[in-house]
Parts: sequence; structure tokens; C-alpha cells
Amino acid sequence: MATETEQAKTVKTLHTIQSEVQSSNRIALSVDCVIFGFDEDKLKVMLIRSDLKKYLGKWSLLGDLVRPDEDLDAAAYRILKQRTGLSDVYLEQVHTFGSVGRHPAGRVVTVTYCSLINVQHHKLKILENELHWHDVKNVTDLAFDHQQIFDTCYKRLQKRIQEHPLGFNLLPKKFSLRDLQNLYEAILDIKMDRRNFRKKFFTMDFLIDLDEMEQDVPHRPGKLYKFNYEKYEKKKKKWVGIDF
Amino acid sequence: MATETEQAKTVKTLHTIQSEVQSSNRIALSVDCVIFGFDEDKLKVMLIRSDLKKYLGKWSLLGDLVRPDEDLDAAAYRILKQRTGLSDVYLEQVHTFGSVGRHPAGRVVTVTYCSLINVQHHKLKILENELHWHDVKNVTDLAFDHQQIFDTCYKRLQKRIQEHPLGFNLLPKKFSLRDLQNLYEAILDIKMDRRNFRKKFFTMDFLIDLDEMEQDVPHRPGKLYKFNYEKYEKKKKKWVGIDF
DNA sequence: ATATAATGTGTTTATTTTACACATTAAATC
DNA sequence: GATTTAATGTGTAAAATAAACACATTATAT
Repeated sequence: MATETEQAKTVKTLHTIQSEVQSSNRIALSVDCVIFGFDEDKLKVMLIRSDLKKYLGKWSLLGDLVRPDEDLDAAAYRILKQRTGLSDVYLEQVHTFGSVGRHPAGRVVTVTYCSLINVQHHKLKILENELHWHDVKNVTDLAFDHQQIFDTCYKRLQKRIQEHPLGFNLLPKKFSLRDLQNLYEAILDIKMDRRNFRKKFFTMDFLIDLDEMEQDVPHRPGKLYKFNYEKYEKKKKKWVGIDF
Repeated sequence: MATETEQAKTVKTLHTIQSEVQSSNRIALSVDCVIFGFDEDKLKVMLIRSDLKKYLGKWSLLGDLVRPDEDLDAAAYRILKQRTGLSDVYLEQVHTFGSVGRHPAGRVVTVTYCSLINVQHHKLKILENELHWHDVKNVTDLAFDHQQIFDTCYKRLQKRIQEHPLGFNLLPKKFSLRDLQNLYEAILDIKMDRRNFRKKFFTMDFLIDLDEMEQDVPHRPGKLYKFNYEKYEKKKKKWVGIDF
């Protein structure tokens, strides 16, 4: 750490000093997106092949520099639009990574976002660099510090899906309870009791029974549901208690 | 948003193109710290008076530009060391704010950190600009977008203190259960049942009974405890279930 | 028609949370 | 030094939630 030797001699607020917001103090800023999808009952992440010499052949996240006149979130949306063609997607800022040596091209601080998309709703734009979906179970040894970034985003997703109705962004509008359970089991990498899982969601009472059945399934079709966002927004939990 | 009109014509990975990590694309990057303390059974936050014309007289968070050769976390520790003199403090990155117009001096993206310190362990360095502790209940109308930043960090604290043993960073090493409950009540802004609160913490079994009593209290003294970090690290919860 | 492999449903038990009351202790007061 | 005071310290019953577990039902495939 560079802090130990430094002590406040002259103290100024950052916010008083315009001259410091200068070229010599500026840093390249990028956005990296961890784009999750759910397909064949597996959680997938979108990766692209790096063609930077140092990381040749390795997979990396999708990112780009933030433009000087562009909001951070807008930059993340731009990446998503470019790569998936989708505009209305779930997007959440997760963490900013800024180690001095994280990028071989120089100092690049990256703000990372987690995105959830419905793989049915988009067609992968394989333009170059082999844009691919990868099973999250096989994601290892990414380029740059992207493994760390991916791990952080995946853990965040695992946590948040338990507390918020994010998962529905990964499913079709109409889904069966089996689909939903498969999603949770894939993301959390656990098995759950089918009966208690159903009871849980029925008790929460945020699913709308569409009175439709699955089509073209090899066995007895299940009922289809959609998520009731309005009701959720009204009745969602404030909070709970102490538990660690 | 600036994204809607833009579609991928040429697609390149950020990470292939060194020339783009250039001056013209660089952005000023700052760190802002929301430093919390607990005193007189109230949650406090450290603020400093802004002397920027536009926000003259308003309170603002403590921050500074990140140096080109400095890790993000190191920059945050530097601020803390400068302002509190403390080195070993709880510090957690919370969110990065990067709206184009958020700073009057130009484009400044700020990575915000939440810090928890024990007010007993440090002496406030009132060097200039009236560095002060403020009751969080009276924090309104901060300079810049600092109100939004503060709100975000405070909410994060409220959430995390329920799931992780952060709170002990705000207390003296030895504390009574009453101290602990006052802390939780102050941070969460609720009242809790004293008996159930005790039962909760005794059941978790992370408190070490020091066989000492409070001194100089106006009524019956309570027992003193310290937090057992080792035991917590071994036994902490993996996770729970679906609940929203 | 039969076998198959899933869906759909309910009960029982254990655990956790909530609500609530009284005895105990040290300091402060008279 | 006896009394009052304002806390601490403890326990139990009821309610809500979570976990464990089994069988009937249905559409498809054979």
C-alpha cells in the first residue's frame, strides 16, 4: 500500500480544486459486463476471445472504454446493445477494479456490471473473436483479472437471486415451476426439494397462473406462470433481522 | 441515454487496442469515503465543509483524486489515514458514481467507500474546512451528488450489518450487550426487544464473556464482551434460502 | 392397454421467531 | 443504612417458518 508513509500535511478537499482535474491525473476508465444467460438448464456467461498478445487465446469479458461524455451506465448499456442487440435488460453495477497493474496497456480502471438476459430473446452476434456462451462451471483462467471479476459477479448473482426476483430476467415470460427451480439450482449449484420450492413460491404469491400448459415436453406438461412485478413492488419485504 | 442510436458496426475488444488508452479518453477518477462513527448512542458520519463556489457552505464527503500509480483501495486508505490518523479500519467499496455532469470541475468519476471507525480510537484532525461528525439523521442537502452517495452507503451499511459482524468496528473492544443493541437500533433506526436481542447473540455464540463489568454507569453495570472473530470465521453461515 | 416419468398436493416435525413478566443488582437518594 | 431507582439478567409459551417426507394424477411413449 502507498498510504502508510503519507500523512496529511496540507489538507484540501478534492472538490475545491479544479486544476487537479487535469490530464496528468486522468485515468482510462472502462466498463466490463458479465452477461449471464440460462440455456439447457445451465447458467451461461458470454465471453469473447482475447486477441491481445499477452492473453492470446484466452477468454475475456465484454468491455469497452467509457467515453468522456458518456454516463457509466450508458456505457454498460452500449456494450450490451452491441453484443446482444437487446435494449431492455437487467443491469447492475457490481464492483470497480482498479489495481495499478491489472491491464497491460497501462492504467485502466474498470467498472463491472452484471447483466441477465433471456437467451430466447436475442441472437448472438458472432462478428469476430468467437463470441460464445460458456457454462459457468467451465469458466477458468480468463484473461486479465477477468476471472476475479467473473467470480465476484457470479457470487453477487448467487446472493441477490435469493433476495430479489432477478431470476425471471433469465427465463422466458412464461415458465413452469420446474424451469424456475432448475434456474435456482443451476445458479446456486444446489438441489432443492421440489415440494418445498413450490410451496415457497406459492406462499410468496408473486406468480400469476396463466392457465396454460407447457407444449412439446416429453412427459406430463406443467402449468405456466409469469411473475407479478407490480404486486412484488407493492409488497416486497422491507427487511429481516440479524443473522450471520 | 446515448446508447440507443449506436449499434455495433465494427466490433473490437477493448483489451486489444492499446492506442485507445490515451489521454483523450482518460477521465479524472476520485475516491469518496463515507466514514461512519458511533458516539452518544448515535450513528455519525464525518463531513467537511465544501469551499467550492457552487456549493459554498454545504457539507460534503471526504475524497481525493486517485493518483495514476495508486490502487483504488490504497487511495481510500490514504484519505482515511489523512483524516482520522487510523490505519487499520474497516473499509468497503460500495458503488461508483459516474454521471457526466456530477462534478462542476469537469468529468470526475468517483469510487465510493464506506468506512467504520471507533470514535474512541482517534482524534478528529480539524485542520480546516470544519471537519465534523454529523448525526446521520440530520444529513441532508450535501454538496455535489454526495447526498445520493451517502444514502447509498447508509443503506448498504444497514443491510450488511444484519448479515455480517461489521458493527463491532464501531464499538470499543469491550462492550456491553446494551451498547451493541443501541448500535443496531441506531443504525437500523428501529427498536428491538432486549430479551430477544440477547438471545439472538448468545445463540450465535460469537461473543466472549470477559468476566468484567461496565464502570462508571449510573445504574446496575452490565457484563462486558468482545467479539470472537476467529470463531466467526470458522462457523459463519454459507447461505440461506429464497426470500423476497 | 401399459409403462413411464414427470406434475401436483398435504401432513408431520423441527426450528426459528415473536411476545411477554418477573427477579436481581448496583447506584443514588433519603 | 434502609429505600428507591433504573437498569441488567433470565425463561416460557405461542406463532410462524422451514424441513422432511409419500402418494395420487396426468400426458406421453411404448
